Amino acid sequence: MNIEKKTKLNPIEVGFRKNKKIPVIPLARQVFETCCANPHSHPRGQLIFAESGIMRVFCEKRSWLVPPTQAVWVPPHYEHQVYFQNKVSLLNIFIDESAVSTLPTSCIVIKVSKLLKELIYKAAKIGDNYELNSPEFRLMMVVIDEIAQAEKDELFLPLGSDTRLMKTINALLDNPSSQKSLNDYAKHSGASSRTLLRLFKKETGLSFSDWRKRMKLQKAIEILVQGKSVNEVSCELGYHNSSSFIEMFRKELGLPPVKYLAKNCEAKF
Amino acid sequence: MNIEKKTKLNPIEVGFRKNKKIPVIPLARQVFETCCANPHSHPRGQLIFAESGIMRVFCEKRSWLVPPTQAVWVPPHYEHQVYFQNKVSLLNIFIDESAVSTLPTSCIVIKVSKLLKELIYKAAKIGDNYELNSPEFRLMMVVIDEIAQAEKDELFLPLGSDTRLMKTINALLDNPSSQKSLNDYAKHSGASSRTLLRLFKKETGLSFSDWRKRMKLQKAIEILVQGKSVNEVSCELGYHNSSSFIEMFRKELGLPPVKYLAKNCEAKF
DNA sequence: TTTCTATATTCATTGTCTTAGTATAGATAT
DNA sequence: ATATCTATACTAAGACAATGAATATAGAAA
Repeated sequence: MNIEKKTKLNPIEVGFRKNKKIPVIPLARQVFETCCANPHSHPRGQLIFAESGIMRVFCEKRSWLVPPTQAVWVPPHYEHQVYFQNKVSLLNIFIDESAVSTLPTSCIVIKVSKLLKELIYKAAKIGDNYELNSPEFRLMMVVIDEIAQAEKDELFLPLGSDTRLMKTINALLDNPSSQKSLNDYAKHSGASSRTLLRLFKKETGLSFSDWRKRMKLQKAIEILVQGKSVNEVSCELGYHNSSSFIEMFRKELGLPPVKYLAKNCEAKF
Repeated sequence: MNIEKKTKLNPIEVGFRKNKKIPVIPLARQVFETCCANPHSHPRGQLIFAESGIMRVFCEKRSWLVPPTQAVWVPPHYEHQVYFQNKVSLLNIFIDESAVSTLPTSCIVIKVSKLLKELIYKAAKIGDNYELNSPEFRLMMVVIDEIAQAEKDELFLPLGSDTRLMKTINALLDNPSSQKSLNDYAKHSGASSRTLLRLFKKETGLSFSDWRKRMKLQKAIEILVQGKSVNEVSCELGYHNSSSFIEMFRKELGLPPVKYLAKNCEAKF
């Protein structure tokens, strides 16, 4: 991914152009090729949800890789930037400042439950053409409620259902330090490496190495919280030196391991 | 299937016993074996939804075979009776008279959309333990809205009450692939073929062959949802090849099997 | 009218090959 | 514990072909 290769998108102005007093404005958009919406902010908060494809969202000096199992909440006025990889089917929910009191005040990644997904679909179908206190209005309120209740989890590991994929996923979970390549797992699972690759993308929304990376990050934090050293963690995850591990960690989570822990996890004692 | 073999269920009284002023009371129940809730009525309206398994609902001198893609709306005070075949996972939504103004005033079968299904699941999880104007309350209001907006299911399977008719209907249900003619069923049921024909028309509103067609369509969807192939379904319904089955299916429902499923039913798993 | 036999067409899945792009080991420095 | 650099092994993803499932169609038969 190369952030420098920006392509300017048509600015999204629906949320501002219309002077409607409705609190929630859903907006569906198709992105057809790798591109990047330049940094911008607006007075409405925004839930960014890619129902298919994958995106990277930048906000508050952090970035997240976001598959269709997750969405990003960007509070009102927060500057954000979104990078789309290839084709992405995008569903945005713009929420007026007056209606965000129950929502988080910083940028977070949430899990998208089946219910929330269906609600977003319906909201997108309705669009901004509804009256106050109509059934559509009530649905929009529930969309807000569901976002507010959604679980926060930036490292959520989506699983799959295909047997070959699950065989691989289980092998990876059982042995996080393994250096096996996609090819090795392919042989073990009974699918070609190309197929396994496709299965990862299709069912988890993440590529093979993105998935493995997330798994390692989860594991890393799990072990670090127990008080083990960065070196130990590197080993347990199968890295040959801590530099490599640290590099990976920082690239993904914005901060190197120890600093990240200090900031995000309860101080040890 | 034998309706006579009734077993009395513990009466469902949640809707009446509690004196809560909440408009919507969801209730999940597991039925573990073939049994029958005796005829009864209550001041709340009731949406009856079997998320898995099959049930027969009797109301207003009509009856329907209801699979998990459908639900039945019973308005307040309407006497109804439900027969459960084997294990059924039941989700009921009781709605107070004060909140049914947008809902149908007679007993109908509706399609359960993905959204409605997820809403019902969440409602069942919430139960009757919520406050007015809470997020949970708002969700319940949307449940009502969604029931009100739900499509009537043109595919519902009407049953009858005449013994000879029901003998035939049960034989058909038990053996969907049978090629038997109306005459064969007539002999078996003890009515002349002419009488049986009239009974079908009078009690189900459908001709013999229309009824059988509809039964096959319902069965088809039921099996397809389980993940079986179009070919398997064709066989199970007694067609000698999938083309014939597909042709019939598309002629009736506008779309070929797989496309219809994708559009109208939950993705498998 | 419906279903069957037969044939044709579309579509989704998978595997092979290829390319550009990416992650990590290993060395080195702070 | 962390950062940076380079060489190398690996991955991501497009193009293509092969397969088999799903679908369409048209004439014959029940």
